[in-house]
Amino acid sequence: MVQSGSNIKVVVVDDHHLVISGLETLINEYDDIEFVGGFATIKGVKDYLKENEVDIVLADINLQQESGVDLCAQIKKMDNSTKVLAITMQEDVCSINQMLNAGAWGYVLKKSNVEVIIEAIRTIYGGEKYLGNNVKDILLANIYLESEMYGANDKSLQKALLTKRELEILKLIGKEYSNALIAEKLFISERTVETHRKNIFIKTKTKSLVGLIKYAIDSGYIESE
Amino acid sequence: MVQSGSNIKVVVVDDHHLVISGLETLINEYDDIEFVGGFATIKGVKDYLKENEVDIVLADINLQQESGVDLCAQIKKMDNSTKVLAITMQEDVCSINQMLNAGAWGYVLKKSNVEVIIEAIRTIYGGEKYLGNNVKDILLANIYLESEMYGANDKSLQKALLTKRELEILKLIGKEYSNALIAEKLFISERTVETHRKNIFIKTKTKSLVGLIKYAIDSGYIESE
DNA sequence: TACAAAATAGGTGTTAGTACGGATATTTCT
DNA sequence: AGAAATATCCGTACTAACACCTATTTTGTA
Repeated sequence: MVQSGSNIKVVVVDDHHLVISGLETLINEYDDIEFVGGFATIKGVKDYLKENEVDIVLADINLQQESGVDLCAQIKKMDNSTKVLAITMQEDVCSINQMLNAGAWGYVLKKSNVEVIIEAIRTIYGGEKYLGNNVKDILLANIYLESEMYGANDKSLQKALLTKRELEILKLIGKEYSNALIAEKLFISERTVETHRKNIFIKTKTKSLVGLIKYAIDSGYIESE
Repeated sequence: MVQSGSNIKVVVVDDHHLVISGLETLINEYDDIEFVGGFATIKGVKDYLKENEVDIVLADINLQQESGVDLCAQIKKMDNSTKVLAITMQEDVCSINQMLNAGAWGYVLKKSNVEVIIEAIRTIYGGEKYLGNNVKDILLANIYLESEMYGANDKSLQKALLTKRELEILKLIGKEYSNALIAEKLFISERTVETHRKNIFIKTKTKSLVGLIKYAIDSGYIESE
């Protein structure tokens, strides 16, 4: 039943043991896919990838302290053929874009059926990108897909919503810094902070601090504790 | 291998199919425990409970729109012997207290090992309460356990952190209402809103709006979109 | 009933952030 | 080189929120 070399080798990265265990048993029910490891940290999976051949990395966006987006980018750098399939609870456009921009080959939601995940693994292994139906809906609903995301036209999603500086400031806002403190810390005028802040509000289409924080947490820009 | 009547019947309530499927396969590996159903909504599981005998309900706190706390309370009302084991990602004292106050018999974190969950199921089935080690730590770290939570002395955890009114206001804050709007909506003076707001800050030990929002999202008081 | 907790409300002054409406360097891309 | 995006800075008036303070009414329950 378990072929030696021809099946798809999958590792899972998630900070919840339960999800790892669950995916292990679920995945191993399919003859062509093999669960070869589960990890809770980026370091863990990276060390494993250095020594072993893996086809697909099933990765959660929200790891404990770390970000699946980073993981994705780092795996891409390692220049083996390993592909990342993002699998998360996040349903917002931003998270999806972040992951896809970081080089993920697919994106499915945790509330999807197992079959969707299996289909995604097989599709990606075959060299095609994969978005779960609900994920496609989310993207379409937000008019983010200008032409088509398939066809490897990565450009369409390239532009980050926030600039580096804005992100920096958003993170400090998320750490409960006041404008004055941010200005002090970044050696810029409070006026500048205000301008950035204003632009962040405009770009994120939020209009209150509360909305912004919720948005930022959803998007993985800041940690909710 | 599958005994007919003597094993522990378990249903799972979680808005992620993946978690349900995972738990199903994991649970069924143990001879004395039997997975008999998975649901994503309170209604779903309640309907099932009306017609079937279930020993343990494994319930997530954060269901899609609904709250596991409500589920817990409602199941308790149904006055059968079904017991709820809360299983969530939430690590904060508040969530734990809320669930225990609502009548949950145990609380384990999703990042626990499967063995912990199995142990919890068996313990609760045996009529004892169960808290995972990490959960105990969290409670202890926050000095909430005055005497002992075991021994069914529910009183020690009775007092909710926030009053009904405070919660109401916190939720409105989370909906981006200003103090003035909250006052208008609740037909009270803006002063009163300010007072409540101040008390919320004190009780939650937060000191900025950002901190409060992060706390509230973590605690499940408000939805992060 | 008496006491505690919760909800209500006001005054007054200070501080942080917002809404304008600009201006000018410096990168970055084409 | 030139256009576009990014980052920087300022003033002024206005508003929301916070920090003190105190105090009454309602509600629940021992």
